Amino acid sequence: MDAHRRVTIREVAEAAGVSVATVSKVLNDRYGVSGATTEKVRAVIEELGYESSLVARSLRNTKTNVIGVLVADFEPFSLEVLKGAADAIRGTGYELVVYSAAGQAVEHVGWERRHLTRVSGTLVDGAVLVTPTMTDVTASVPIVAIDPHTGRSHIPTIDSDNLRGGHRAVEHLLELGHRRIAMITGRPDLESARARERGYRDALEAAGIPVDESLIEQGDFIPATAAGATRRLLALPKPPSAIFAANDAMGLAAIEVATKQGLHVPEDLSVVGFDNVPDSAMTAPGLTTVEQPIREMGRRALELLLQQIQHDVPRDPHVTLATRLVVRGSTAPPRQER
Amino acid sequence: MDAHRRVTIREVAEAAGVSVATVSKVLNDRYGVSGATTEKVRAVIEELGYESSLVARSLRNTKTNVIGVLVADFEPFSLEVLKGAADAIRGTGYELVVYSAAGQAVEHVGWERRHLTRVSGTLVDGAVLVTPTMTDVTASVPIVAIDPHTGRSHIPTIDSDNLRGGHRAVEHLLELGHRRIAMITGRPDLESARARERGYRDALEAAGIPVDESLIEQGDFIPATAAGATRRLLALPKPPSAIFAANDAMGLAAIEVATKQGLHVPEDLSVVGFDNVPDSAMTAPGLTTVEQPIREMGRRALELLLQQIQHDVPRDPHVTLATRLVVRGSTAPPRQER
DNA sequence: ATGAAAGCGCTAACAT
DNA sequence: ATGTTAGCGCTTTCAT
Repeated sequence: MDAHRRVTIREVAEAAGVSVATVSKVLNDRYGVSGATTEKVRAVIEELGYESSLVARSLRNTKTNVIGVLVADFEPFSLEVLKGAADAIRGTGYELVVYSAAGQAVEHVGWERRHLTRVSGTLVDGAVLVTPTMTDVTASVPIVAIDPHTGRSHIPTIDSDNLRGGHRAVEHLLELGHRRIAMITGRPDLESARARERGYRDALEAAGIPVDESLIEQGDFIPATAAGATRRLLALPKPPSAIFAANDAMGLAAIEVATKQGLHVPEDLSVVGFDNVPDSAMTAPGLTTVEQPIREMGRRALELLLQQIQHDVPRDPHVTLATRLVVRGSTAPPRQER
Repeated sequence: MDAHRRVTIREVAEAAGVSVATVSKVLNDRYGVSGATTEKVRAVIEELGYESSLVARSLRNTKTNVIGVLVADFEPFSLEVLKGAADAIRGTGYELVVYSAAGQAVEHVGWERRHLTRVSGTLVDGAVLVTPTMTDVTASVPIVAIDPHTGRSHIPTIDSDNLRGGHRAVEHLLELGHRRIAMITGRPDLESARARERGYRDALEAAGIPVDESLIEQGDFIPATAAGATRRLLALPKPPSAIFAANDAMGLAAIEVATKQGLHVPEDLSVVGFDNVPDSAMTAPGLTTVEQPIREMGRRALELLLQQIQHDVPRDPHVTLATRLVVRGSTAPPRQER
C-alpha cells in the first residue's frame, strides 16, 4: 500500500540540486530565484509528483486557505448546509474541510469546543459551527454559528425566522377558519423550538383567541412522543380541528395517528409541520409546512465568514433568513364552521 | 475575534511548573509520571481549556485517528455516501474529515491526486475516494475508491452492480411484454454507464431479440440531451414501446417529452430509470428505476478501509453491491401485445 | 540568487 | 519521575 512514501520538499531539493529554501520559494512564488532554477525545480516537482503537506504548511503558516465546517453528524440538515457552503466557496480559492464528530462522543455537549480548539489557529482560517450546543466558544480564528441551540450570542449567527414561521403556520390555519388549534412543541432546551411556540402563541393572541394550555403538548421533536401527544389531543372532550407540529417528523406522526383512528386529513383534522423535509412532499396527502432556507443558510454563513477573514469587517453579525409557508394537502377548512 | 490565542502545550507546562515532555506524557497516558503530577497537569489543562493541535500532532505521529473522505463536490451521491461513512465510523474512535475540491479547480481531472497527496502521510490514516476520475494514485496510506469513473483498478474498490442493474431493468420490460425497447445511454467515458448499456444488450440477446442500434441514443446523463434523444426515438417509423434511461434525470426528461407529445406514460410508453433519486418517487407517475445502495457503499468503503488500517489484511479488495429494481407507475405492458 | 538555521506544536528516545 | 534534545515538513529571516 505504501510502496510510495510521501515525497517531501527535501527530496525535491536534493533531486533538483538546490536547498529546501529555494524549493519553498518556488512553491510560493517568492522573489529571489533565477528563472533557470525555477524551471528546474518545477520540473522536478512535476516528475516526483510532489505536493506540499497541508499539515506542515499549516503548522508554519497563519493562513491556510482552508475553511472548516464542524458538524455533529451527517444528517439531512447539516448535509443541506454543506451544499450551501459549497455553493459559496466555489471560485474563492478556499478549500472546504468538514469535521464530523460522529465517530467520537457526539452526545457530549460541547463537541464543538473540542473540535474547534483542535483545528483553529492551525489548519483552518475560519470555521462554521452547525447547530452547536454552545456558543460561548473562543477561537483564534473567526467563527460563524448556524442555528445554535441556545440562540444568538456574541458570535456571528445565521438562523431562520422560527418566530415568524410559527406565526405564519398558525395564521394559515386561522385563515382557513380554525379556532381550536393545538400545538405539539419541540425540545424546550432548543431556542428554535421555543421561537416556534412563541409564534404560535403570538398568532393566536393577535387573533383574539386565548391560548388554551391543554392544547399544547410537548413532542421533543420525536415522532413517537408526538404520536402519544396526538392521541391525547384527539381524546380531549373538545378536540382540536388543527395541529401545528414543531417539525415535519412530528407532523407526519400526527397524520398517521389520526388516520389510524379513522379520521380523514385534512377534512377532519388539519396538520402543519415545520422544516419541509423531502418526506413531507412524498406522503399522501402532502404535508403543509414551513420551509427553512437551509442551503441559503450555509451560503450566507460562509459569506459572512469570508468577509470576516478577508476584510475583518464586523458587519451585521446576526442574520435571520425568512421562512416560507408551503401549502400542501394536509390543511383545509374545518368541517363545521362556526 | 482572536482575543484568545491558541493555548499550547508550552503554556500548560509552564503553568503546571513541569516540562512539555511531562505534559505530553500525561496527554498520551504514558508511563513515568507521578500521580500528583498527573493530577496537577490535568487540572491546568482543564483550567486553560487546552486541546492538542491536530496539526502538530499529525506532523509528529504516524497515526492520527482521522479518516479522510475526498469528494469532488457536495451533490446527492456524495452526500449519501457520507451518511454511510458516518454510520460505519460511529463508535470506532476515528474522526471523519471530508475534503471537498469545490472551491478549487474541480474540473481538472486528477483533483483527487492533489488532495490525496496533501493529506496522506500526514493528517489522515486512510482515505476514501468518491467517484474519482483516476485510480492510478499512490498514497502512503490505505485508500478505497467508490464507483471510480474508470472502473476497477489496483486499488480496493466499492461499486454497485450496474451490469445486472441494466439487465434487470430490461428484463422487467421484457416480462411486461415489450419487444421494441430503446436505451438512452450515459457518458461513454464512465465505466458505470458502459456497464448499464452492456446489461441492456445482454438482456435483449438473452431474450433472443436482436439489438437494433437505431434504438440506442447517447444521453450523456444530461436531461436536455436525453430530451432530444427521446424526440428522435418517438419520431422513428417504428417507435419503441419502452425506454430504458441510464439515469433517473434522463428518465424523467423522457417522460416529460412523451407527455408533452400527448402520449400517456405508462400506457403508450414505459420508462425505466437508474439510481432511485428522491425525485423519481415524487413525480406522477413515479419512475420505475434501479436502485443503487449508495449509503451502503459508503459504509462498506469505510469498513474496508478500517480493516486495512487495523489488520492490514488485504481481504477481498473489490466489492460489488447488488442493485435492486424499484417498480413504480412508469412501466406497464405495451398497448398492443403481439 | 542561494542556503543555513531557527522555529511552528508536538512526541519519543535518551539522559539524569 | 522528570527533563533535555532531536526532529516531523515546511517557511522565513538573515547571511553569504
